[in-house]
Amino acid sequence: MDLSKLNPPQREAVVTLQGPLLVLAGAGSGKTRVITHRIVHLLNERPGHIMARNILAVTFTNKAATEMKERLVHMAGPRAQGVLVCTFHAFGAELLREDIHRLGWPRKFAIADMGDQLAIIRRAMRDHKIDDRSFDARKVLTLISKAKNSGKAPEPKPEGIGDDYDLITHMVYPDYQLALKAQGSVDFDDLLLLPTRLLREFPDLYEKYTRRFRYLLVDEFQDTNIAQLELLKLMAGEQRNVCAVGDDDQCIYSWRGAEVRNILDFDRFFPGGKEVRLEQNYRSVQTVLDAANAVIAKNPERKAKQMWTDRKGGPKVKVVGCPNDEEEARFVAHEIQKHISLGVPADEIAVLYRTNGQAHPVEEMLREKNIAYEVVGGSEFFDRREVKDVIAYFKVIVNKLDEISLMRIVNVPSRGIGDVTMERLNVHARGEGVTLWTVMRKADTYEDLPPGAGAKVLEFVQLIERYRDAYEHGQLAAVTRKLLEEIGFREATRAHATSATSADKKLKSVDGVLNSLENFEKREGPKASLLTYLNRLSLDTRQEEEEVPGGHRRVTLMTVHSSKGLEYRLVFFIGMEEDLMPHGGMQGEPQNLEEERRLCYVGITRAKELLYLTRANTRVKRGKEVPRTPSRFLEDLPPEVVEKVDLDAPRQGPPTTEEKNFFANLKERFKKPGAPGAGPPRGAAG
DNA sequence: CGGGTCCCGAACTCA
DNA sequence: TCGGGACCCG
Repeated sequence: MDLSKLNPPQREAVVTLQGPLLVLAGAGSGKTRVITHRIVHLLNERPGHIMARNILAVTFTNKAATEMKERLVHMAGPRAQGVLVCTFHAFGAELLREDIHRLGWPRKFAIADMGDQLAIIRRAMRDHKIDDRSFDARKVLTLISKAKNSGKAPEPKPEGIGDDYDLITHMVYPDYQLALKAQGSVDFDDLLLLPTRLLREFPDLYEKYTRRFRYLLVDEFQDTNIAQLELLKLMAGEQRNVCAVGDDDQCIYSWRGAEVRNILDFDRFFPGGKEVRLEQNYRSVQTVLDAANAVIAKNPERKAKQMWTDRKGGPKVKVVGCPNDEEEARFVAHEIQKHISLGVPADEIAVLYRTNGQAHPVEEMLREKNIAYEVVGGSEFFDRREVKDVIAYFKVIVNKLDEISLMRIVNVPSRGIGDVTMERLNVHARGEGVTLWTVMRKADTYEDLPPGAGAKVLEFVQLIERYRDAYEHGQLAAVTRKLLEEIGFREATRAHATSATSADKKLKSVDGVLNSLENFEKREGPKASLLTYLNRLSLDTRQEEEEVPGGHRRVTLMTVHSSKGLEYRLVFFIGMEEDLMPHGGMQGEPQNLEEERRLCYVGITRAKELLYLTRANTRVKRGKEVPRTPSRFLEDLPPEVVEKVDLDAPRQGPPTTEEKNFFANLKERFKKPGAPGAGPPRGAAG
């Protein structure tokens, strides 16, 4: 491998193999290069001594893991297949898959998604006579997750401390944890916490895993939480060959428990290690980097880094003010069209936003102009009712203890098993101290059920058990097709829809599930099972990539969060307004300005050549048009690298030639007849 | 008792 | 804009 292509700090990060190493990798500093080279170097350095299976590389997303693995195999050949590259959560799941039974969970445990979590919390709240409408279960879930991640036991707090939510959380937490275990499930936090427990409590497991994984590498270290750090410290063993790569300026997941201190205090957690700083940015032109540096400079408590580039100059950052969100979208679509026609490949263009909802107007305009695009994330698909229902069938078939899913589908489609029936059966289950499923299997022996209900319940039980068997032996997609056919799922879905178009959409989503099953089977081959499918679903929220005819390149739309680690020649960062960027406080939490600033920094640094920062004067929110004020971050930009474009305000002085061209290109948008708010905006020079 | 309809309230970033 | 809950009817 050729190390001469690396700059000195990069080289140092690659060849420092023993002991703790913190690599502070600024945006665009060739981080991925360093990581992959380092792993290949490990494999080359002491052949026969360091095997691929001794290396664990942890990434932030599954996508990053897949790409890194591909790169490794490309660089080092098939032997790199043995390197384990995955997310912390996937690693935790893998470890639990082997040894969770030591803690009393079934080996075939399920991973509870957010819907499951909320349902359990709501039920626990109701058990405590807490009205789940006056108190938000999501908030409780957030608090429980925080408590779990900071290592707090599910103990009630002493009286008089905290507010209502603290109180509720401490009442609900123990129930929540018990209910999860009772239905053989773990939540996302458990995927980190339970492996830690296993390594702490069972010396043989500590031995087993620390001997196998002797070289650890963690990417995006700034976004790890306390639980992940604890797990990492254990996995590091006595040798502590831990390489952490990250950038404190890009810590954007503190709402999920990410702890900037993990990177700031790395030396405290892994004393005696080395620190390397990568400060040369290979990605962006000077103007973009200047804008980014100016925004992030205002944050206190940073590891002082001075990012620089030798790509001097570059086009100015365009700060565009628009009358409203629709015009903003129109502008973005128009500019995209222009740049594509000038030869910029569509997949080198990205539209970034703070919240998923901002994508809609842009999508509409792009569709109108026939510009191919893809929306990343926005787990929309698996949030759809029909999809959730089908998934719930899978969950029950795999795990009859999953009462949340069971209750969800027992009467979907309607089969005459109503609330009263299930309530009575629940009472029996509790009275006899057995599971709901056990009671349902002998539903015909209870006399207090509505007439005919017992027989219907039995029929349902037999249906599920029959399909449990069918899935063991048949193809996932084929069996599912048969199941949906037998229960009349499509007909019921169609009947349930309010219009023909919505029925179409719903049926398409059902097809989507079948497609995703088929793809899964293709990928996994014979080891594909319903259980592995469900697990992959919870760990990897990526949507199935749609087949694009002719492999056309597409513009990418995504949140700033999803854009972490990616780069594009052309970036539109939209909605640069107060309350959006920086975003207002979430779920009663105070606004975290420092994090919003980092988020802004991440967004800006995605751009390689040209950056647009757009904002609107009014925006439709909850069906109402509300006035907006420009983001304070815009004021931090150095004037000399910025070109202001106001499509909404009278301009001062004569337009520059560049502006004239700019507006000439915009003329087309006023030709559109009947467009709401059409007509030249005040003072537009066109 | 079960199923359909209507109305009201909330919506943020993700493994 | 959508989903959940209350309410009413068969």
